[in-house]
Amino acid sequence: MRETTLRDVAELAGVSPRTVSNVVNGYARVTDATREKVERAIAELGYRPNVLARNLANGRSGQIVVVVPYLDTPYFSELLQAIIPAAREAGYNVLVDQTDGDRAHESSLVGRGARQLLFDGMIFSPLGLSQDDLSVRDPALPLVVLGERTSDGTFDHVGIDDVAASTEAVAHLIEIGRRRIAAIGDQPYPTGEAAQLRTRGFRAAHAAAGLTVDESLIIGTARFNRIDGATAMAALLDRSDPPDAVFCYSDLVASGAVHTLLAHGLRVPEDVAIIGYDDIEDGRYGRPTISTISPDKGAIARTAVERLVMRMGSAEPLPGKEIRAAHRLIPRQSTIGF
Amino acid sequence: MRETTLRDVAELAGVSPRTVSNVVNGYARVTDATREKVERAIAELGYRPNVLARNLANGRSGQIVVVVPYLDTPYFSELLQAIIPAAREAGYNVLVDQTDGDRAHESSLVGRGARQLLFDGMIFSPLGLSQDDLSVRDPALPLVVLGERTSDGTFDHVGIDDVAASTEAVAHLIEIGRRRIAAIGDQPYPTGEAAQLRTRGFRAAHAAAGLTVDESLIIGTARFNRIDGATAMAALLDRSDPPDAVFCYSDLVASGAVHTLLAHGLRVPEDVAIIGYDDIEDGRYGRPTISTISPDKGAIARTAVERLVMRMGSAEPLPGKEIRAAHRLIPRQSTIGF
DNA sequence: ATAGTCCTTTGCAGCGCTGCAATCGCTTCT
DNA sequence: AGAAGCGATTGCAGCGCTGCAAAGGACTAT
Repeated sequence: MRETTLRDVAELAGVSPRTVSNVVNGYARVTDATREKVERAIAELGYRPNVLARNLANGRSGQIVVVVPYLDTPYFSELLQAIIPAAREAGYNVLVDQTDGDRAHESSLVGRGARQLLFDGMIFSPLGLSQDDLSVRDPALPLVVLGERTSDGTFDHVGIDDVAASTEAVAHLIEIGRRRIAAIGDQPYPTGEAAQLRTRGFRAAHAAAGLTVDESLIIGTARFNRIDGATAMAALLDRSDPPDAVFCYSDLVASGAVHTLLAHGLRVPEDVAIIGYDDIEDGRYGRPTISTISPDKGAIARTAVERLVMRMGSAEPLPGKEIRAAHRLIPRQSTIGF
Repeated sequence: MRETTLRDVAELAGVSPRTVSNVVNGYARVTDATREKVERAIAELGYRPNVLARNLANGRSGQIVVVVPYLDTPYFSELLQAIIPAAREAGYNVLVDQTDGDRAHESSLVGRGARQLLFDGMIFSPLGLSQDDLSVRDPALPLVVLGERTSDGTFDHVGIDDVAASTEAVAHLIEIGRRRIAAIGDQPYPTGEAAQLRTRGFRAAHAAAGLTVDESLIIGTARFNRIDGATAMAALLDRSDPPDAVFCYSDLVASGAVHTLLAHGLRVPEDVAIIGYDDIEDGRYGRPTISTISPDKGAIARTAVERLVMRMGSAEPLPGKEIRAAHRLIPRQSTIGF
């Protein structure tokens, strides 16, 4: 049995298909009488527009895609959770893609011709892609990038001020009296820009307090996972002069670090204070609860969607814009105790 | 500037558009010479098929939608993480929707005419929808349901054997010598079927061990969150005769319960043993690590996609099938200590 | 040489909708 | 009364592709 179409409705209502279309799309200049007739017919037939056909006709898909490296990373799933309703409100469906941080996969998504009309725009949280990679992209694809890359002028970028946030995090550790502060999560290579900004904040806070950085306390990790945090912390504890505080580049890393500390019989924060980054829900319920930098995820999501909608709606490519969302330091048990 | 179309390629290659289409779709009976000509033209023009048009023409969208109640719940994000690659492998894009467990929202998704050709099928993890609600649905929508509902014969259902799994969990608590065992998460109302199956297992394990259930130790919660677990545990501790073990209906609940216990200065598992459900990544890294029932998420995802693809590919509606994925008990620190 | 067979290629029509511009009917103005 | 104006409605064409069935061409069998 065929689905009911615009034409069926038109026949039943005794008007032209075009008028039905007008009613469905809320076109203003339709008399109430006509509108009512059509609406009755729609109700009677249970008509629902075929989105595919509509999209083909008007050249838009009504979908945006959100691309994240990992879906099961709480930070990204929380962000996605905020993006979906914002997009829906703007009349867009959300496709989701995860890249595992794979450079080739990420490249193919933003590359020339990638678009295929499946989506009208993209919110992209790159991981494997360096700043340079990002610049080689389909200029016709409306793009909003999240995270730490900076805009090259052809797309919008929404993120928090990572250097400032990291500086605050480390300043907080200094403020509570810690002097041997480690950092877990550095990534001193092209795709590690996110990490490098945090390292920069780490140094800035030291400098501001007149402290010198012990370079050997800056530990690199391949990713920002619990296991990375746990492993790095174990390495730090193996040293003769372990730190009395650690700035972790994500809450997951922090959680892993705490795990290792407790397993070694050390107390948090008495022996080692820990601060994380992202403010994921976990950090609020573990024991100890984890001090963190909290980016305003709601604002990031709303802003990203809003900017993307703007870009998609504009005939001319808009100049790229750098947008800073708010963040704040949330001290919890892992630095200030109970 | 217009995108290049099939017709453009056809002109350049000196063949008909239909032949180009045949090449693009890998139709077998195209001579190598022709194929090569066409492929050269495609490469030269950078042609990419317009998915929208293709879908309109053949009546399929090539997309499936995965509907979950909450995206930031680790169980669901981990599941989604497994579903996406499985779907991609089968040639489908994944749309994601979250319902917040809202009954009306869930209803509208499976209701008559919901389909709209935006997606060819749905993998649905209902929460607000009762078994009966589920039966009032668009029969034309290929549907695979995850979780605890049972199939009414018009859709497939993939889940683990919750009663058996719950029985094992509680049996484990009994085995390590606990006798006053509480349950956190019961939901004795129509949409709480998931919870009720676990409660049934709770009772079954008691019966099998010849123990009687203290009904007052079965605590209801509105959701399966950390905060629910924390609150319920606090209520249990307020009693004159607190339990010595708790079966939590999710790992998040377990995590909340552990949080409360530690905050009260109690030891886990010495004073109170805790077992959860879902095997989310968190449970493997907290302190203590949380014993749990681990559903085989990979198998669930693969099976769900496989069944859905089968349903979507069939002209006749297939009879619904009940599919049980494997699960296993994973004892960790929260029951067996260090 | 003609008919029959088989495989490649093609033309037609249409998926269901909307952009565009024209049309229609009515009111208002001169 | 006729022209002009205006808003409601309509028809046409086409978005880019594929299903279908038929046409065309080469080859084999008689």
